[in-house]
Amino acid sequence: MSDSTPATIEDVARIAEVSIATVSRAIHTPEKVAKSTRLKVNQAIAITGYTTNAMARSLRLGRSNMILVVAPDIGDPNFSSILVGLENEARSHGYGVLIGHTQNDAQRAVEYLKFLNSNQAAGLILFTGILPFGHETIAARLPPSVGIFEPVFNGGIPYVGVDDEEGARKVVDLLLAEGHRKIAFIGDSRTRLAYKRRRAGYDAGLNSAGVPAELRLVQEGDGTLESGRAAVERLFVRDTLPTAFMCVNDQTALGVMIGLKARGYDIPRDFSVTGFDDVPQATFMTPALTTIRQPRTLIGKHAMALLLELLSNGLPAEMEILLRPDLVVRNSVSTPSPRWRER
Amino acid sequence: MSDSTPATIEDVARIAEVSIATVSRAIHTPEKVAKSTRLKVNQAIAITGYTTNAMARSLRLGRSNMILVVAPDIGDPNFSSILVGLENEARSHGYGVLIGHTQNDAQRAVEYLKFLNSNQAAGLILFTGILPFGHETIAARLPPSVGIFEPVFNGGIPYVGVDDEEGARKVVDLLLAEGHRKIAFIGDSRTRLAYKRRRAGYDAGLNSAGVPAELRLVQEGDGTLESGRAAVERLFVRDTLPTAFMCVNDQTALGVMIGLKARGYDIPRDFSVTGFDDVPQATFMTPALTTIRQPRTLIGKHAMALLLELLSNGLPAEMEILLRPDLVVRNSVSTPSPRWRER
DNA sequence: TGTCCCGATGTAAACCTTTACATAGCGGGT
DNA sequence: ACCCGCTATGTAAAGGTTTACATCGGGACA
Repeated sequence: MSDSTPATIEDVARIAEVSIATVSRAIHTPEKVAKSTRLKVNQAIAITGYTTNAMARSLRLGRSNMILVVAPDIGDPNFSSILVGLENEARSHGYGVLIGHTQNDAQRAVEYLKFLNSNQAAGLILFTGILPFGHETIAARLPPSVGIFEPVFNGGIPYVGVDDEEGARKVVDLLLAEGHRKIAFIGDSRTRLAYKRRRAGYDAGLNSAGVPAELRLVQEGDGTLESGRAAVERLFVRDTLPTAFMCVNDQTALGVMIGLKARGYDIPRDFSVTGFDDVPQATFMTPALTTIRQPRTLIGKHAMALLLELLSNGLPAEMEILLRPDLVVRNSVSTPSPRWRER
Repeated sequence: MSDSTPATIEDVARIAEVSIATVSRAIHTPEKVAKSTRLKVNQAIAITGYTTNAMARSLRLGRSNMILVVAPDIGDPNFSSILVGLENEARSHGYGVLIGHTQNDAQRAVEYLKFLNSNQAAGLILFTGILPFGHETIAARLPPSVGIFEPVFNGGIPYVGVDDEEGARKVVDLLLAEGHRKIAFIGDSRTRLAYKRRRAGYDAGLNSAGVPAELRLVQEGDGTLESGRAAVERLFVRDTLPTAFMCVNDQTALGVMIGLKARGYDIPRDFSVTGFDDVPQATFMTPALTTIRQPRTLIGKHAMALLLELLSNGLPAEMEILLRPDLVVRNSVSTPSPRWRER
């Protein structure tokens, strides 16, 4: 019973007095074995405590039950909630989740590639448009893959993302409803897909509210706290002040708030500020940041579901799944200060 | 070269004009094969792009190159930084990291047990003293394991933790240096090892400063924000106020700050508050929290190193590795308010 | 020159499954 | 009575590796 070596299918077969083929069938295709035999086998399994050896199985089948999840940085708090969704979905289908992070280092990426080539993972989940494996020739050998947040490899693989445009739209609409007209957009890099989409939501919202183009102040940066602060400085220098700062992400928003506070202003009395992403710290900022919450766990769940489907069907249900994000209203937005009314 | 099916050891052998045994040896025990042969094999490997099939290897060797990391909650931001350390160390030794989270659900734990029994993981990393697998009989079959933060299974397996007592000592010493004498300790459960150790540091510090026992106010709770707030209320009701609140963790500290602010007090002017752990939000609290930083990545690195050693040697270097945490001074501590001087 | 030993290599078994194919038994249709 | 077809089961190969054991060749030593 509690041998030193684990029970094999042969032990089960001997006890159940059948062949190993029958045991295998009783486990994986029960409908193909007579009910009485099935019973004997199940008893034998219970007695021996048999678990099928995953290595042997994977070897025979030519594919493992592991999914490799590669992110630029596992330490990122945004990552972990997505991971929860990924893991739950995988587990409930008998798959395990293997993690890796590239830290934008090509060398590490190659190591993961070896992992894949040695058949250790049946599928791959890739984060944020990174193309971790240098040569495209290598990429051709990639197992079924799904991207998260952004398409990877020229859209050659399906991905699960967020409807950033709709999220941005919700933010602008909130600001407009509060009475703002002169709303600045503080972005990161114009090349990033998220930037484009969020910017599109911003433009669409202002268009449909009839806000003229000359009231739209757009600043770019690199998405860091520092770049948010810098954007504030630039706007003050040019003396073209908005009443609200709509930021491309929460980091930037924090930078903007710090920059504004440094100049002695109160938020939201003097200026309204919004973020995007709802990072864990957003609640703890002063004031608590109004932002867009990413449905992170759901993203993970969908991405994994898509991948598993890819693994069985061979074809993805869709090339793009966009989830709808929610507006989280906290305390960083109010009506425009009368102080700027005359401008 | 870029076949549809990956190259096997046989392909390499054919090209190098040697037997597959020689190829295997050239890879794993190069000193046992003649230099000229080694060269031919290496060339053949380069030509074919061969990677050894991990499944076949694990099957033959009877052990995989995966480490299973089980935590109660992967979504926990504290977890992710540790994961970074774990992953880096594992990867650099050719191991992969498989993750799982139990969510304190026994059913899920059993699923992970299956992973272990089916040989998919050679080792196990366990978080926070959870004993995820119900029956101890099953536990007996566990692969080499290492605990994180607290010993597991009656200390039967080695673990990597933090010298909580020293951390707590650093906090008390800071408070004492600022002039505090009446320092409350807001703990969680008396049964938790972390509580005991942190409490020990608190007592030791006050002892060596000659603070009498009657000035020591100790409250217990469950470590949540709410329990911090409740502790404040209790102290106010009894009207036995300290000048500083030393909390067992950051959550509790936040609760204490909220409770204090709700009564109209200013921190750190009226009361000093300290935490423990340095969660990501600690910087963003108002005021930013003075606390003890856990060397998280380092913990992960050490734990994995210990496990890998266990896997090769069979014996752990030590049963307990305690890392030294650092004091992070922010803005939640100052000298005691003169307001309470007369008490 | 014969013997021994040692280093380098090859042969084949074993690791545990899954599954194509073969076999056996049996009921039913003609 | 014969055959067909169907169901339940068994046999054996294959999947890619590692490694104990066998083999072979050559150098050293007597």
